[in-house]
Amino acid sequence: MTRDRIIDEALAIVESDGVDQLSMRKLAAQLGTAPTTIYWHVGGREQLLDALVERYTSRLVASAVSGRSPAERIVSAARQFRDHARDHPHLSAVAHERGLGATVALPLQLALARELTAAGLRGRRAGRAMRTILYVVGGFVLLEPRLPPATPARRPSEDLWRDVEDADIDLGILQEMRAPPDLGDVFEHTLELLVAALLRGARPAR
Amino acid sequence: MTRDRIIDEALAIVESDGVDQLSMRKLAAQLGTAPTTIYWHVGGREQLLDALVERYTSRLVASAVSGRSPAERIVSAARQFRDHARDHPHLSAVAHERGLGATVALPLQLALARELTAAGLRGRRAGRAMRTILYVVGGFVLLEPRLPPATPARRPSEDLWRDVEDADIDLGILQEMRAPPDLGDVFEHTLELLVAALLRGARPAR
DNA sequence: ACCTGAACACCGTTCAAGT
DNA sequence: ACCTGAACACCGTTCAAGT
Repeated sequence: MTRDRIIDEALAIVESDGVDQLSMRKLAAQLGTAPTTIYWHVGGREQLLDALVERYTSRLVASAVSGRSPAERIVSAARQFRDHARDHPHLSAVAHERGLGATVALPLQLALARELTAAGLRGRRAGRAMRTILYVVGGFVLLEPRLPPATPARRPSEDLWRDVEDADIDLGILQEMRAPPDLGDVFEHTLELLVAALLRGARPAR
Repeated sequence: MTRDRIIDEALAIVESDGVDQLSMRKLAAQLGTAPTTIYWHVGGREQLLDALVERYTSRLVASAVSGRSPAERIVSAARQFRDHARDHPHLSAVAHERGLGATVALPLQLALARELTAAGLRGRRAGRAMRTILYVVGGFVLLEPRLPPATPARRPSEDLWRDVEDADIDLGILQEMRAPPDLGDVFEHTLELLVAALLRGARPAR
């Protein structure tokens, strides 16, 4: 038995079935060994989860940013956070829980920072833009897997809104809230609006 | 023993110590009864959590929106989501996990919808604005308790950024990312920007 | 150095038995 | 109708004992 084998096996379980399905005893059984062996090689459950995230992080690479205009490239960099979280929802969740979210996200953050710089933002304004985009995107990425259809709600928002009668609320809002959301559309729309506002007046560095 | 006493006690535990600290056996001991009594009165753990959220929701009331301009009032309505989540982080988390987030949030959502309508937004545009604000705020509210200082990260973002050397990244971004974030400031700044963009050209209803 | 079984202190849940 | 204890099938973790 080796530390590597244990971590690989655990990583596979978490990636496919989520962290709830990972137990020291089940993992040991699956590896054909005693639970205590895991303790010797990697330590307790928390250390195992940390090791998982570390291995996963080391495999990560930011893919290339696309788009011609600065705004397009910034949105493209931001989209990578979402794409990544959608591809590895369970591991993203574990990384966050273990306080390692920043470690996982760093390569993507650097790519975004470069695009903001290339767009001509400087100083305090650039810093603010970075934080703003980061938190909007980070929040969206946390929100998405908790929304239907990823997680079916027992009291879906649409149903609750169907019972709403309020003359002070516009019909367009009622219609929107009574239909299932198009998350991709909201993501793109929000980012475009935000990036446009953040870039207003900035001149791309040559 | 009554159903009400059980739920109240469980609610108190979750509210103060979080859902991880709620166990059927500990709760029973605290109530001076056998675990099985809880099963008779409210059912298993999941049903107990649902009952918790239901009771909590029934106590909720949206407080009044403040501000003179439409934009100020919209931001004020949005801010209530954050204030509420900060006041009851554990219960918000449980509501989300149990797919009851929409139920809890509905009163606040209605207040926001009314302000958007009062600001003069109509139809498809009003619907989109609603979703946009809702998801930005909802995401922020999920993100905030996972960020330092609420949850101390083992590899804080600030530390990771201290080691970054990259001529293609503006110094303002590096400085911002190396300092602890002012979450309240980011929240306000993001919302003001977003609401301004969403309201552009809209005329308040009479 | 590496692996084991036994044991401890917990869980949630079921069910037959009591009153 | 309401409550109980015993039992089942799980957990994570420790530790003395083996090789």
